[in-house]
Formats: sequence, structure tokens, C-alpha cells
Amino acid sequence: MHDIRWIRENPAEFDAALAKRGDEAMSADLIQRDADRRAVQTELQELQTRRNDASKQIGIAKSKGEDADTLIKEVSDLKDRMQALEENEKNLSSNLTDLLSGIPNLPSEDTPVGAGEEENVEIRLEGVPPEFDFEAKDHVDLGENLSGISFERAGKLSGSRFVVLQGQVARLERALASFMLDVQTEEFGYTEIAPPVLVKDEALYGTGQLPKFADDLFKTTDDLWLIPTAEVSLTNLVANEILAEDDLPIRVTALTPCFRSEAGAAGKDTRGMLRQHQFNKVELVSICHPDNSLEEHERMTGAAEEILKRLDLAYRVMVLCTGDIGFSARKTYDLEVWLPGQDTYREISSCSNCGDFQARRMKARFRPEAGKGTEFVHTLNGSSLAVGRCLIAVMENYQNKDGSITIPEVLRPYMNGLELISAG
RNA sequence: GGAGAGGUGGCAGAGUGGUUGAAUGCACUGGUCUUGAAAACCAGCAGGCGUGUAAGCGUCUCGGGGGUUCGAAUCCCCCCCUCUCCGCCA
Repeated sequence: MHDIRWIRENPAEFDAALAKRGDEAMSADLIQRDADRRAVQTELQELQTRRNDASKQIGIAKSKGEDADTLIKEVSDLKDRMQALEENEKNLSSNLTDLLSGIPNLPSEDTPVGAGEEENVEIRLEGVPPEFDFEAKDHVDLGENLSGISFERAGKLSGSRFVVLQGQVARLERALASFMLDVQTEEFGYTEIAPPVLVKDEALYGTGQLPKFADDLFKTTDDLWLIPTAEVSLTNLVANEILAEDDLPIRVTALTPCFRSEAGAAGKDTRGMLRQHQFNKVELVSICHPDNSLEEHERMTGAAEEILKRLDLAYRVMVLCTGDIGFSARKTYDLEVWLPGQDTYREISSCSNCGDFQARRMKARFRPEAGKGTEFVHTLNGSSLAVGRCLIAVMENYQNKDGSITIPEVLRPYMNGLELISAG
């Protein structure tokens, strides 16, 4: 959500930033609507002032036993005009809010301008993809051969884009998630949270999934939604709160299943478990002081990268361009892990700085120690990591010629010391 | 799911239609006092919006939304949440 007062004062800057995203200029329209709204509001408030004064006098007169009919008549006569103005004001302001809430966040200065995915910029390349002296299999072949993955059985239960994991593969997935949580809580200061995965409209509005992206979500029959990411649950933890300045930063993490309808992805990534309706993810969320969000963004990205480093997986860090960045983000780093089965890098994490965009929507503020009033916090979120995709990465990068999978050192403590997953 | 009780400022807790955005206490902030601290005393202490260069002024908000009234924290309706008892249940 954008600050209409800021738009009023910086219309050119606002439109220029929208243009970078490929969106049309909107400031003139918004400013006009805002001016209309304020004119009506001011007029209404003048009438309210008169009404309040008169009502007080009526009270005084009555308490003295005096006659107040003239005043009562006057206020009575104000009512029609007031009601009309009230309705008018309500419409104007909800129209304005609807418009504003559909406008994406403005990209930061250092977000590269580009039309789409192809124009994202690689800023780091870490690790070396493994070389195999045999033909590398993908996780589907590996998993089915190990009796660890079944799409067929998942299909019986739930249809396409679901998977059943079994045995040591299932355990490996759990090991990954535990490892991720342990690193983030013990080494990066994130507090573990076990949040609801069913949430109300307001929560999804707060983080920006609603009202625009309802099609990407699953909704229950009693009006709750399945979260597409724990970003929703974790960020909304501070919704409608006024925090103390020294509460910041708040760093929270959670392992949750995530649910996505993948409405716009028909035919895309249909093989394997790369793109599922349900997957597990360890999410990081930081709520921080506006002065610190840039460095917090780097820190968070580093925390996510640490997981890949310790798993000794090759990856690259991309800065998303203005055409690929998400609705709520000012700047986003994607981490892409090397997948031998696909012979390419694929997204495994996305770390975004949303500035005060989400905070405004959910009214998450803090009280600055110096100065008065309140200020909006900055919110950041990042995956650390998508567990399902990380499982793919481990299976494909750690495969052996015979189809077995070597368990990465750091995961062995979580696997009761097991070093190898093999068939039979 | 059924029956009942209740939701007031950071917390506790008054307030049933009339100068109440809200008594009082605690907490917090500033000041006086003190060698320092405590205590005591004095003062301040909600958020949003509008208007104004500003000081300020105005307006809205007592779980949320409607309604009655000249006037609602107080009366009426709907919804949400919490607690107690019962039922069901991992």
C-alpha cells in the first residue's frame, strides 16, 4: 500500500517507478481522487462540528430545564446533508483505497530494469556443479528406483502436482527441514514459530496476496485460505501492533507446508516435484527498523545461502529485474541451485525487502524513541529454503552411478548416522 | 455444536444516554527534592484522518460493522474473539 501523501508530493517519482515495472502512470488520477475525498471530508467535518456544539448546548439547556426545540430542529435539519456527505466520503475513500491496494510496490533504485525473467542479473556464483562419469538421472528416476517417491500414488489421493515420499527419502526431507531450522535458530538468531497455515482474508491482504492474486490460492469452504508461504503467517504476527523501537529487529522462522494452486502454470514443470500444489518450506521473516532494512536484506540472503554452502550445493545469486519482481517487493534476490537432472540452475529461495509496503497494509508500526508518533516498520521475507526443491537438489547432486544417494555430511546426524540411501 | 458470562487506554479497573477520548490506580517519561538511589510531590502520557508554515484547531475511534437519537462506551441488530459448563475429538 502506498502513502497517498507521498504520492501527492512526489508524483513524477511515483510514476517513473511504476514505469520501470511496465505500469502506467497513475499519480494524476490518484491525486485528483484524493483531493475530491478531502474536500468532502472537510465539509462533513464542519457539519459535525456544528452538530456537536449544538448537541452540547441542548444537553446544557435541558439540564437547566430550558427549552431547546430551536436547536434540536437545527441539528435535525443537518442530518440529510450529513448522511449524503458521509456516504459520498465513504465511497470516495474506498475507491481510492481499492486503487491504491492494487498497485505494486515501487522497485528500489538498484533493482535492474527489465521486462522479465531473462533480464535478471547474476551477481554471485558459488560452488562448482558436480561432474559425473555417468549419465546423471533426475530425482524422479532416482526416487522411484529407491521406492522413495511416488507420483502415481499421490495421483490416486490428490491428483497431479502432489507427491508421496517414503522411507529414507521421506526422512531425508525431514532431516533437511530440521537442519535448516537449527541453523537459522541457533546461528542467525531467528525464533522458531509454529503458525497457523489457514488464515483470514486480512492476513493475505496484509502481505499483498489479496485482493489481486486470489487465483493462486486455495480457499476453504468456510472462508479461510491455505497459506502459499509462511511469509503470510509470520509477517502478520505484528499486524496492527505498535512495537517499541528496541523490539526491532524481530526475526522469526517457521517450517510449514505451502499451498499454491499454480493456476497460471499449466503445462509448466509437469515432471517431478519441482512445482507442486503442496510443499514444505522453511521461511525467514525479519521485521526491522526502516534504517536497517538494506543490511537486513543482505544478512537474510546470507543466512539462506549458508544452508546451500553447508550442503555443498552449487548455486548462483540473482537480482530480480523490475519485470520479474513480486508485487510487494522493492528488491529481491533469488538463489538458484544447480540441478544435474535439469542441467540448469533453478530457484530454491527468494529473499525480498518489502520496505514499508506490507507494514502499511497491515498497520505494523513502532514508536521511535526520538521524536513523536509512530512509524511503519520494514518487512523482509526469504525462503531458507524450499525443502522439496532442496530435496531434489540433494538427490540429484549426491547421486551415485548405481542410483544410490550419498547423504551430505551435515545431514547425517539427522539420519541416525546413515551415509547412503540405496535400493533394496 | 449447545447453554451461560464477558470484551473499555501499556496493564488493572470505573463509567447506563448529555460539556466522557473516557474517573482512579499501576507502569512509563520529564521535573522538584536527594551526595546517589528510593520514597514523596508536580507535570506529561492512545491512534487515524482533515486543516494549518507552525503552535494549534477540528473530526473519528471504548472488539468489528450497521441502527435508534438533537446527542451513544452506555439502547437495538448482525458478526468476531475470550472465559466457564456440556457434547465431540487429535
